[in-house]
Amino acid sequence: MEPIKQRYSHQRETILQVVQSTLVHPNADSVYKETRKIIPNISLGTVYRNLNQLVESGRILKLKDEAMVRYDGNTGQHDHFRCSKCGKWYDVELIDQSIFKSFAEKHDFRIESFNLELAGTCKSCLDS
Amino acid sequence: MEPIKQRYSHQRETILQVVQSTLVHPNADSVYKETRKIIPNISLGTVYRNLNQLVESGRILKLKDEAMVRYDGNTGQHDHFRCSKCGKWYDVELIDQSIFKSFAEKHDFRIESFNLELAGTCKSCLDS
DNA sequence: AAACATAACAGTAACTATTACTATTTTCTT
DNA sequence: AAGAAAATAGTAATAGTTACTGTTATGTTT
Repeated sequence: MEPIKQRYSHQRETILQVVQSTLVHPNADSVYKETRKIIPNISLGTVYRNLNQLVESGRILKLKDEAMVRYDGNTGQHDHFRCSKCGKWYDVELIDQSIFKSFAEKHDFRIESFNLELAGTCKSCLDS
Repeated sequence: MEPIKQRYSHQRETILQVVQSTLVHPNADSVYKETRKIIPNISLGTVYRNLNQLVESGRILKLKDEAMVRYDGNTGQHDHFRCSKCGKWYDVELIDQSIFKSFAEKHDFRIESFNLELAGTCKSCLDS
């Protein structure tokens, strides 16, 4: 079976730009709202489909809120801290991914992804 | 304002028992199905309400699947590995929580919870 | 022990995030 | 320029969860 051909799409590139141009870790709906400022009649289904494709092709990352799925334009190695008071996500550097390698070898698992999420209260919420 | 009084409820205790008596990290719906074997006319809303209360009171833990929320009767320190092939969750000991303490102090955050989830393929799925 | 206040309930409707469907348009190759 | 199929807009459907409503169970106070 051949690899699926991916054609150029103005909508997909716009969505990618929207996700990459912010640090707020938007969810699908706010990507939709933001993209509609550029392509007013874009469909919500198109946004979901393209966000999933962008994740599959490794161009963006998927995070998880309480219930909602969120996206991150930064694909570099980092972890996440979420403030439960203001709801903001912080990118943090906490864990060296290499520790998972020895873990996988020890247990005979193959690790494909990992996700470390801390939650709590951030400095600015603690101060105010 | 007074602390909210929590009354005894047969349903809640049964739900707790169901969650504590398994290692499969059930989701709300399967807790519902299992509890109905004991209380046949229990309502799905009652299951959700009580699962949330049990989480709030620290008696069970909340995990996150791709979309579904899952629950864990084991509140001790451990992390999670999920096999993307068979869907099973494994409890693993990977990270010493004390590393978060120094992180919190350094950044002036207050950490209230953390969640480390690894995903990949487990040994038995790799073998078969 | 009877009366009271309200937490918890069962059953159902509503809501939110996401996916599926369909007819049309766009992209790319020949 | 024509043809194949990837992608689209718009809408309907689905899944997980919460909200609502009238009734029942629990615990407290007379």
